[in-house]
Amino acid sequence: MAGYRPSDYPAVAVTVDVVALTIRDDELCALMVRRGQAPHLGRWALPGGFVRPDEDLDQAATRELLEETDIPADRLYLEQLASYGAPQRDPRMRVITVAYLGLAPTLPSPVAGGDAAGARWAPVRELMKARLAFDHRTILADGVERARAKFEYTPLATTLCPDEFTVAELRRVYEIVWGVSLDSRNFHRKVTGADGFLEPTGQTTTRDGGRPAQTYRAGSLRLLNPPLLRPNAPPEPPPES
Amino acid sequence: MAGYRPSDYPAVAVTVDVVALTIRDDELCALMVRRGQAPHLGRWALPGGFVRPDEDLDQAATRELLEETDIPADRLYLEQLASYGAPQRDPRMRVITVAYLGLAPTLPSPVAGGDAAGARWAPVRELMKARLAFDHRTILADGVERARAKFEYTPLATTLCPDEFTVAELRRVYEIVWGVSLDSRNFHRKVTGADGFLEPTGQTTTRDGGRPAQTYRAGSLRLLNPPLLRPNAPPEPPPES
DNA sequence: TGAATAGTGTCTATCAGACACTATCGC
DNA sequence: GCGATAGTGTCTGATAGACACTATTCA
Repeated sequence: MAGYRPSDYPAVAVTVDVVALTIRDDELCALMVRRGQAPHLGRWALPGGFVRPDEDLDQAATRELLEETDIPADRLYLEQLASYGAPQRDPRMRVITVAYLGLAPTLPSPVAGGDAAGARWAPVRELMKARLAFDHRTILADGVERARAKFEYTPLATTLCPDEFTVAELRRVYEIVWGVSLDSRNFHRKVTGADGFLEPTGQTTTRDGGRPAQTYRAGSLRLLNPPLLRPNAPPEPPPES
Repeated sequence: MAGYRPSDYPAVAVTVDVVALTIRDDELCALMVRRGQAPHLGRWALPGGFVRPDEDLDQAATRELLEETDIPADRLYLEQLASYGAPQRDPRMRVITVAYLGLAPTLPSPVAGGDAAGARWAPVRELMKARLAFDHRTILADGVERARAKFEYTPLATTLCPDEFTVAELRRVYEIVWGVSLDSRNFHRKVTGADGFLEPTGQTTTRDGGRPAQTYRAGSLRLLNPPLLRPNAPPEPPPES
């Protein structure tokens, strides 16, 4: 390692970008902002920006996300995804971005007015066919795959549910994120049988129609053992490059 | 995103650091270099350095590693681990590092003379009790945990074996990395039964003593399904922050 | 009553782990 | 033969998936 004068190291900028996922209208959606300047003027991009001198990477990701949404911080799950640093990924200069994965429950509140030209929750299915700014399509795909994989062996799916939810609502989250249909009876037995996954509220609801269903909150379990595997899909190479 | 003049973004340096693991003398070892200057003068650190203007992050990690070792590039496995960017992790200036995990077979060749004050393969067990430079103890721990987790559902353990190896040698790799002992008979049935995991060479060897054992090369399988789970250990939250 | 959803019981194929047993080498 | 390691066979308990069946609501 060299010294600490600016001339000793290459000029580079570091940003964070966030793949923020939620479920709206039975679709997996990502938060996107419309670029108000070149390059990629008018294209959709992941929310993000420069890391400030005094903040940690996690703090920067949280800040950038809250600048664009009304998500209450205590219902937001954030984890680092990966870093992207191809030399020409930003034509202006060398920019290395640290990407984050965010998961949040559906909220009635629309996107608040950030400083971007526009922001919206867009269906991932459409985004994957669209032209996004920079390498954000790759980052988005990596984020979605990470979420899919983590749903197998963690209770993270509950972060996409409201505070209190039924087993059917939780199952719907899995079905939408994985793009499969699951046997409701086996799913029920599995999730209610995993100690610490769900914490009963003692209440019931009929909002799904039919017989009243018990409602639950997310429990304290962090790791699902045994896991809840995707049908017809092998596990994935989780975290990597 | 702002413009592209240096004054528009915070001054920051980006480095790569590599957690390079191998097995030597029945111990899991990591490649470490001794720091030849302040800060942390004389402490052991992960091999790493600045990302150059024209190279990708993966290229930078590969280059830094090959500067310190004789590992043939075609027997080296590298994947991105995570990025670390706490504001004060380097007292000289803001440095964000992208960490990589590297796996390589045991080689007779010692460490070649790089530009560091010294380099060696050090047992992970000892390193985890020692004081390392910067936040390298955390990075090392994350790298080791990543390797342990990936051994469950990928055939990556073969990257720590020589080109041709026996089932017993492969099992020894698992036992050392996981720190457990495995039933040799069940292990044998499992790995030889997974299509594409091992490719028989047709040769046998008696180097382990006893009845001659068949030798194998790594097959083309990328994902182990079903996985080979660690005994008494839950799966892990693989890649994250 | 019928339609809809919640939740339980049960059967079967598969698999992990334990471990008896056989095979083939060096000495 | 003896000791060592390679490799196979078999049993048992746990689990995933399929699906019959019962429970409780609303219209």
